[in-house]
Amino acid sequence: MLAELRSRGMRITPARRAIATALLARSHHTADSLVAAVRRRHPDVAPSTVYRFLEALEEIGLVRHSHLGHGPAVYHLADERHGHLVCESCGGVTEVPEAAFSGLRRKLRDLERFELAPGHFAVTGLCGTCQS
Amino acid sequence: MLAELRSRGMRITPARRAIATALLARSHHTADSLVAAVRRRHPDVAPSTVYRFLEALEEIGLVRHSHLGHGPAVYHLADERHGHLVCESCGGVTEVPEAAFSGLRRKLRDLERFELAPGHFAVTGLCGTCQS
DNA sequence: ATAAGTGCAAATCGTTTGCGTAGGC
DNA sequence: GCCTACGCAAACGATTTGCACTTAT
Repeated sequence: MLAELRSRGMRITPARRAIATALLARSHHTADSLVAAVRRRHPDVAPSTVYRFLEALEEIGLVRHSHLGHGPAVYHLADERHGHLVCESCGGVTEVPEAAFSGLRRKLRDLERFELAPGHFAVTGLCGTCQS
Repeated sequence: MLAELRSRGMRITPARRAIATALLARSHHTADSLVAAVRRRHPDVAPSTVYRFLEALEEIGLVRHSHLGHGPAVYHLADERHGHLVCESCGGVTEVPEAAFSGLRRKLRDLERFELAPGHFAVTGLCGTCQS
């Protein structure tokens, strides 16, 4: 991922190295959890640096983010292909393999000319635990 | 809807009457569009009043809201049964009949014990216009 | 008369932006 | 040395909250 940056003329800094490491280490990150992870070793990295780098990574197409319900946005690598089930009650997020959505994808494409986001989408509902 | 309030001992005020009217008149409202609608006739209704009343209506179960992508939340009556297709590029929202999701609903119930929100859910993707 | 509902202003939360400086190339 | 990326602080948009006052019941 850093190589990709360099090849585009972008600079490699300690902050960027640390953010990249954190992104590779865990599949779901909020901006906040990234700041926290980075600050363990580089205590004065600013939130704005994280936001700006994430934005750059999204432009390049290496990272995606989703707004899952109420809280902050969630970031993950663009090549992770899965859907998100977001519980409206507890806010919990479950990952589901992309394949579970192939039927819906076909239907929406036919019905509405709508293309389900490849490798990344969210549906809302109630998780097993909250159905009581 | 006002009758429902009264039966629960909640009070009917001019602001509430106006908010209720606006909710019945259009199927998708942001808090802002509600404030604007209400202010046409009652110019000094405060946003906080709208937010508080919406919260009360959600507790009762008459109204639901969703966070569709980046912008402000969208409110609608709880008995409107449909899904939302949210375009990641332009932010546009398309309504789809609930039936389009019955296959997915079954699959998620079996696979993950996850219950698709009845009458209200959103999936992200790209709308026809933005696919170019 | 009582307490639910209100308007206003300030606070909060997540995120963005402006600006002067540091440091990768 | 140049120019990108940085840290900081202030600005931002959406929403929430505290408080004194109004008003439906």
